[in-house]
Amino acid sequence: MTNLSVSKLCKCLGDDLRLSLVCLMDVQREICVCDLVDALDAPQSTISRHLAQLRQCELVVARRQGTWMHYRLNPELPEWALTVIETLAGPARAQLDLRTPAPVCC
Amino acid sequence: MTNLSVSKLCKCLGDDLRLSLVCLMDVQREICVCDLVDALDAPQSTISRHLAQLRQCELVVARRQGTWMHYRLNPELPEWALTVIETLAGPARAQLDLRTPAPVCC
DNA sequence: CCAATATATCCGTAAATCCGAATATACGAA
DNA sequence: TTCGTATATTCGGATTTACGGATATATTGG
Repeated sequence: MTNLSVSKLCKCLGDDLRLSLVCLMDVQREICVCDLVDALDAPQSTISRHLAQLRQCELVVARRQGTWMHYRLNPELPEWALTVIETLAGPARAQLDLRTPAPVCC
Repeated sequence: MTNLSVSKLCKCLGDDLRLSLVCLMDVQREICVCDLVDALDAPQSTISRHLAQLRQCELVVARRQGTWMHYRLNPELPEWALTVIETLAGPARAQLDLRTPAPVCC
């Protein structure tokens, strides 16, 4: 169980880019940075910076596989956080016009 | 149905004070500004400014009764927004140490 | 060790956000 | 109209946040 606070979770989700990252991790079980960069077409440093923030809030965890980093939602998220993410993912995908990206690497 | 976006809702809830306001409106059906000021013990201008922001995002609506303004959650919130608020209200009240305030005025 | 690739971090700058005192506005009562 | 109360808005300044190019780090393969 992470010590994630409600307002921290919401702050993380209160930015279109971070919300997109979380949505992509919600559909794909696990996704690597290059695919995220590819899907969101933002500078790599921007993606990486937001990922670091999500990591720091313990919303996501990363796993290294060779040169690649695979991100996924923290499996130890409290129940309420998961419910919120599940509830928002659908509407958010529609609003942000997110398509499930074809995995480029891996 | 408001045209509230997911990230806007989250941004609103991503601040302890606004989150507290929303939680208080979630328990009390309707609550007036003086009770909110009293419950959260923050300067009146600060409370009012945050309420204006919640109003602008159409998360809450206000009703004037004499000199008092009564606030409540917008009854036309989309389903997903209501679900999120319901999900978060419990944990948030615990984390923010919110007590149901005794109505001072009205 | 060296080159290439993937990702993370640094840094200066621009923009957004927050704060609370002061002030303005709205309303009811006298 | 004038006063008092409730609430909203304004304003300048402090703090936070976001950006993206440049650079650093990590890892694999040769």
